[in-house]
Amino acid sequence: MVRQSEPIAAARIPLSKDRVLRGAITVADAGGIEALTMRKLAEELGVEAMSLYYHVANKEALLDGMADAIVGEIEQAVGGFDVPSNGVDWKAAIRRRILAAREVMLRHPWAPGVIETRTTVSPAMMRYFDSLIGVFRAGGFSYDLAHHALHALGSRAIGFSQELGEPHDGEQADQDVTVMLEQMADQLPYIVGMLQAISHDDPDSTLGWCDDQVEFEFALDLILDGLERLRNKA
Amino acid sequence: MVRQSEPIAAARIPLSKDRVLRGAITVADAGGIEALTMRKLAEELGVEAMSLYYHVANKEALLDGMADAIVGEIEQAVGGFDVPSNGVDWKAAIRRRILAAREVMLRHPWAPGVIETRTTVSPAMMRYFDSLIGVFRAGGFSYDLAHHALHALGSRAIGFSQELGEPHDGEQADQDVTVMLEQMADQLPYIVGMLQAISHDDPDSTLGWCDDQVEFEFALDLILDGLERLRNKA
DNA sequence: ACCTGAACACCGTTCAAGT
DNA sequence: ACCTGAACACCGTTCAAGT
Repeated sequence: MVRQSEPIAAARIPLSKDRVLRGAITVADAGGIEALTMRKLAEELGVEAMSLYYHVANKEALLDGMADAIVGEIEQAVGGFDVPSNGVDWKAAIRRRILAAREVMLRHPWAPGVIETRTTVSPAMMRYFDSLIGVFRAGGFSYDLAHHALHALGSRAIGFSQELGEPHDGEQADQDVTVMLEQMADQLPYIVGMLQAISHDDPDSTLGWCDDQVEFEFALDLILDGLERLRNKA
Repeated sequence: MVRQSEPIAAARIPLSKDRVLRGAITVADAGGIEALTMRKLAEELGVEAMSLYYHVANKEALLDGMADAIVGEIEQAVGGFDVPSNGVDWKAAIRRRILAAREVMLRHPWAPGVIETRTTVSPAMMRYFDSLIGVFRAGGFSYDLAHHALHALGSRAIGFSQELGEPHDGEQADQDVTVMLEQMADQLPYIVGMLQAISHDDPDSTLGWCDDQVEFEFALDLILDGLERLRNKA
């Protein structure tokens, strides 16, 4: 009989906080955040549920770590949070960071919800905000205006905007929506009118009337342009 | 012995979907959303947990109903979602709705989280959006620009903006923060600089550097002004 | 029609115990 | 130092049964 040195590929790798966090992100990516239970995560890692508590204080701390790791992905994507020198194109630099952040969020759809519910700002998030403020400063913003800017951007600063009726998920057929809209026409005339006006422009579908990338950039530029105007006025 | 017609005040009032929803909102207002369990809600209503399922399909449906009720509160606060006639001051009308919505959200701090996680747009939310679009239209917006406007407002349209490091909750003492900031000064120079610059203006505290009402209105007006500019250009 | 008791499957977490 | 088994308190929910 062979010594059977590798029963399952990486099953012998000892647990670590890093491995726990990576596993948790994998589980959440695959099955959504509601699929992330301590027991399922343990199974994913080939370990007993209670072993996790040796590396992570509790589930809340696990979520904290996941949020930090996701912001770390942004940091990696933009090649570090270094602040450019004075006189840089601040708008382009901010835009690049935020659009990179958005791409990371699109890869991890559960992340916005987790980030939003954190009660403490993670270290990576601190570095991210610091770099945003730094860019604003290099672009000639006062600290006061930079502060306003962060509030105005809100969660858009880290790449997501909470859309309100979003998760249609394509479950419902276009035709159902069309029928429903006709029934509502008298109660909700403006919504119906808007959907009709927009679906004419985009004859492809009634449901896909929101190109999220376009809308995200529209709102982002609206805010950045407004900030620029305030910056120049001061 | 008396007939004991009223053992406990309203204990004999039969359950109803409305009473269940009101009870749920009461529980969430008092103890936060994590205090809202089917068992606790039943207790609040003087009933057995399983009775709730006669009036509400499941907990998700309960949350749907709560979200709808909260938007109903906005509707009540602004005196109905009627759309004003043409040529109205659209900016003031939008502002009024959104600031009223914000007040409702401040009364129910759990509501944003619940509203955000709904997968379907509730009837009251439909009416609210319809009224917003109606106001934009009456103010001379194209359907296309009104659509962009809703996306740009995001959740701010219903009165909240997801602030990222918000729930400080005043737990941490100001002094702790001051000490912490000194320690971070080399790692996070811009955050530290910003906090110092702002706390100079507002010597009252280091923590209370965000007057949320001011910041909310700043961002709201930034967006509304941007929209106005686009409207006038078209 | 409306409410309930008992039970099920599943959570997060503690704690004493193993190696 | 790292991992585990058994147990606890607590979930949402089903289902058959009561009035």
